[in-house]
Amino acid sequence: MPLPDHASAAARTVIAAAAPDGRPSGIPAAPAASAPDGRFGGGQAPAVAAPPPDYLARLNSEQREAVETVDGPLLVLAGAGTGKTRVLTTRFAHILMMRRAFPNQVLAVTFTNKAAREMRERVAAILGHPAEGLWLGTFHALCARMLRRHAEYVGLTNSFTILDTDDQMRLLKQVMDAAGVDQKRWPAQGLMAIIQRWKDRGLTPARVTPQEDSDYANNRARSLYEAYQSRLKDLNTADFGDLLLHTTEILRTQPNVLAQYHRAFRYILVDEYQDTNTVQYLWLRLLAQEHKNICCVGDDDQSIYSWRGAEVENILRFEKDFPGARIVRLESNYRSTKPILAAAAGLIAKNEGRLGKTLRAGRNDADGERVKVVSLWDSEEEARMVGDAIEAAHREKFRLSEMAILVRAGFQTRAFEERLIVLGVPYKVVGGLKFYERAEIRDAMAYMRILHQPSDDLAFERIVNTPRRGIGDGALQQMHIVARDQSIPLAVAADKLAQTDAFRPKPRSALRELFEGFNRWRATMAKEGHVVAVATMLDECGYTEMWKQDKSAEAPGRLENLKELVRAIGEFETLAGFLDHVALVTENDEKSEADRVSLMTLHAAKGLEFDLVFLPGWEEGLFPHQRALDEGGTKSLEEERRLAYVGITRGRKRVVISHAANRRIYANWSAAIPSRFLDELPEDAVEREGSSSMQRQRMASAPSVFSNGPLTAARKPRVIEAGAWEVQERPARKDAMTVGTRVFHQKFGYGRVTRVDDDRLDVDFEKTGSKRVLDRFVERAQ
DNA sequence: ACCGGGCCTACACTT
DNA sequence: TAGGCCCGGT
Repeated sequence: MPLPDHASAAARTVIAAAAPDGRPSGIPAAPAASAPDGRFGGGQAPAVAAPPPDYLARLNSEQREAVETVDGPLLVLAGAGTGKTRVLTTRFAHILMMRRAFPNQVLAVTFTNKAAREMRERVAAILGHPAEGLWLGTFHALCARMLRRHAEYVGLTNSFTILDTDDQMRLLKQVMDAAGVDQKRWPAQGLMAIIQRWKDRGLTPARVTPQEDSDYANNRARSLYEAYQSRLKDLNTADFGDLLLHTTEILRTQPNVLAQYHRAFRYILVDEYQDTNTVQYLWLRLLAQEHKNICCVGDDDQSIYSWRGAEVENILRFEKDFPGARIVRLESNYRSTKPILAAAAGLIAKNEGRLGKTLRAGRNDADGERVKVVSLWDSEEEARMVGDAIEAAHREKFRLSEMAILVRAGFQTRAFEERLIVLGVPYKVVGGLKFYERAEIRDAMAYMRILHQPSDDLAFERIVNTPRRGIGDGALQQMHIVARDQSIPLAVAADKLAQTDAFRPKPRSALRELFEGFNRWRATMAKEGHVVAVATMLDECGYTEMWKQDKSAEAPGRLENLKELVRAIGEFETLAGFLDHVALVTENDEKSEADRVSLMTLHAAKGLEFDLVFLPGWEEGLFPHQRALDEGGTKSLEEERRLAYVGITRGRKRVVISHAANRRIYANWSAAIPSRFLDELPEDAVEREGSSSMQRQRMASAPSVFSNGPLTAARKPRVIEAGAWEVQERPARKDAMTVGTRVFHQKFGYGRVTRVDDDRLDVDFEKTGSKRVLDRFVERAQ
């Protein structure tokens, strides 16, 4: 389903006019009211005759306006939980029901595969039958599909492969090596970021002006970018950014191709418009400029991808680019209780430069619990609190699958995982370690890529000595030299060298065997299909044997994964289709019915909703993230705040926010100041409390031996000054600390104050160095 | 060719 | 703490 290429005959006929593969051209005529039936209703009575269809009756007036304004540019500003997806899918179905277009004449773009799948299902539900041949997918998937048909315009063939992040980095490092760049001084990651930003803005190397060249590696970023692109072309590959960059470049420079798509797409629908970057925006504008039937749905308050090049300004530009555009605001929230909405609204109100939307509670039963803000001693206690609250809620009424822990950064999930394992609570980490990123899967994929395209040098390099064939750096270098001199793929060079006496006997015969194998497996693929071919290949090349011999604990699991991989291939008609799928799909998209608690980042949570949401780690430096504080001033701080807004608005019934006073970073503990966002929540929407151990500590005046088992207690003295945990009303300070005051902190010991900023102190601790702490957590030392 | 020890850096977010 | 990378020994 995910992929395009073999999607449907209907889709093909639209586009194939000048397709390199020589498929017949043909643009279907616009369906008239008397269009042949069977197309839409499967022979049933024409839906157009029945006013008002019940799918419209279920909408409120704002939503209905957004659905029924079919022609001309339309911008839908949709707050969180206001039925954005419903509007989009209903609109899609409405266009089809009104017979304004065939299914394949609507272009619908989403950011995630999950959103695409959901839209596809819901459109089918309204239509009453599956919609075939849709141009519905992520920007990247749609671009890949388009690029396959016009690849020759950018120097690729239609069998180009899509590189993953790992391969991108390896290739870039090779390019940098060749250019003699010192990668100690100029890390490849930095250059990759620069290149990606250029691609986000639709800049091919030729379009990067010398003034825009970054000072990276003495103004060499641009020329390195050029070399990198040229290597990609040599290898007949495209990286992620290229999918959009190349496609947009073709639309920009090939009027005949653009005209084809103008004829093909009468209506364009865009989801999550606030997250589009410049190149995506250009792509959309080019495709929409003919009919101008473009509908963009977005929420400036949920724009959280500026680091990926997203431009909220695209929303503001919409009216300029499409004069006379209608704007519809969706403001009735049907998802969350009043206190949750109030908390979210109060927080986001601190941002400036918003388009201005207010969320209204759309439900009658929307009264509910206040948002809970819990203060805890350290991150371990925070994990315990969340675990206990999950168990309690489960006993109460909530299903595990209706609970989620949403964190700022990926590594934070670990503490909660460990806790949930102890408690025996089933959970899943969404977007955590990805199946397709595991070593054994990537190895197997590399074998498949070579099977599909022998010129895939990166894949060949990966597996040439896996399993061990006695090929080391020396042999590899010889191959590279031959390949470069004769301008042939690495695998071909290796094949040639294996016919000579260039290598020692062992690697020579191993290589010969490998190439004979590839020939044989290709024949198998032609005769018996790609599933058999891959299974045979993995066995005969010695790869599965390698893991069978491996005595490590993970080996059996890896073999299981390989079986699963072969099974997954079977779901695709061709190996090429599968390879595209893997390149474009992420684990995030996977759905599972099991009753499990979800753990994920706030970014991954966008678009999802849960009855009960935990938002831990609201501490300065973590959330808002330190890098946001360091670099971008108010702009990136506001993005952090939007992220907080996204988090709160995920919850339907209950939201629990927490922060810990001490957190382990790398090896050691450091003090953490509660996030400023906590102070920004409106008081009447929240309920603040310390944990129970906090209460105990407040009363205790001596170290508690029993607080948490002997070891923990010994390591972490748990006594703190009375009142220290009252986050809500700050107790008056007995005696203000001044620079030079010698202080004692329960966790960091003795130190001297070096700076005072209201209630925040910089203290140079004798044992752990300089830290910033709240004055409530230290006491004056004698 | 391959293994293992020591050093360094990193823990943003993702199609 | 942990994973990646460089280097030296076998």
